Amino acid sequence: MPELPEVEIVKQSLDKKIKQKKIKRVIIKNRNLRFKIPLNFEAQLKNQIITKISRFSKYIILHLSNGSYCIIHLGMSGTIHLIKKDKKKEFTNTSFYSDSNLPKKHNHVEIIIKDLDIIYNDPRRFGFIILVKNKNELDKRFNHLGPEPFFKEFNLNYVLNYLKNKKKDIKSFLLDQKFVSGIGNIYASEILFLCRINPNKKAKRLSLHELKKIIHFSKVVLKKAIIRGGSSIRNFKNTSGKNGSFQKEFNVYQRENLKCLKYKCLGKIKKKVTGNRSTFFCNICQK
DNA sequence: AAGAGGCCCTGATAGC
DNA sequence: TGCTATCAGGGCCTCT
Repeated sequence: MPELPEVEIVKQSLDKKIKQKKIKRVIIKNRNLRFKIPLNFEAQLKNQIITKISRFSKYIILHLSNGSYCIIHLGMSGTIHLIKKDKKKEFTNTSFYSDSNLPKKHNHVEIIIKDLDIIYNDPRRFGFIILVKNKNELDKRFNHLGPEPFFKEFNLNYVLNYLKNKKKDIKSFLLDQKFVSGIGNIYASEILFLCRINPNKKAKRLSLHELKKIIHFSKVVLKKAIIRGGSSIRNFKNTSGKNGSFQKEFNVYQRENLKCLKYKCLGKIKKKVTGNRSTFFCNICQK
């Protein structure tokens, strides 16, 4: 599910609700995620204080009082739910995929703090929760990832050098976390639409002006999505203010055969599938 | 090294 | 209604 903006919203919500709280108990209901949760996981979390919650790319990081870190990735279908123990009432902004009720199936991990249960749910199990001992190991875990669009390192010089001589199309690179981290399949299409660049265009053939636009609109789209509370593209049933609203502002994603929204453009949005992933674009105004 | 493709999984929806 | 096929917001791994 989540790309950088959705993960950021979850992180902000956790920051408000669980910072400086002590972990009383951890219950694992299903150890099978992308990486199997080790048997000593519960003991290593118990009695730790969550001193800080941060995010890098699509990863949420819980900083623990003994200097270790708990890294959470939501994969395609992971959600985090905060349940008030007595009333079993769920807080907002922690769920994009599911409705406001705690799912009955696939609750893998429960982290119990004083007045809350933090529940990790992941039907498809593409996500994971891992512990790393220290900052060094944390950095190592993220070593292969490129800068976020917001970082200074994501500049013209970097982009130009990275993409010169590359044979793949630009959309593949926006999805390539080694090049830039945090962008996923929705925002890649949306960014390229605003750039007026055809997703099939070879990366090395982009002009300096086009590279500048990619840098610019990557920031613009992700920032706006964060302000809108992310995108909630499934389970619209519970719209009690808990879902993000950026999906209402999609220009191309899931708009196949609909009219291009660029002023005076007569194009229709096309969908192209490569490697099992859909790309949406206007084949008239995106050159 | 870079690129293409497969695979990990369940659930919602579309089509018959 | 009940089957089957397709698709889904990600990333890791292998092969060429």
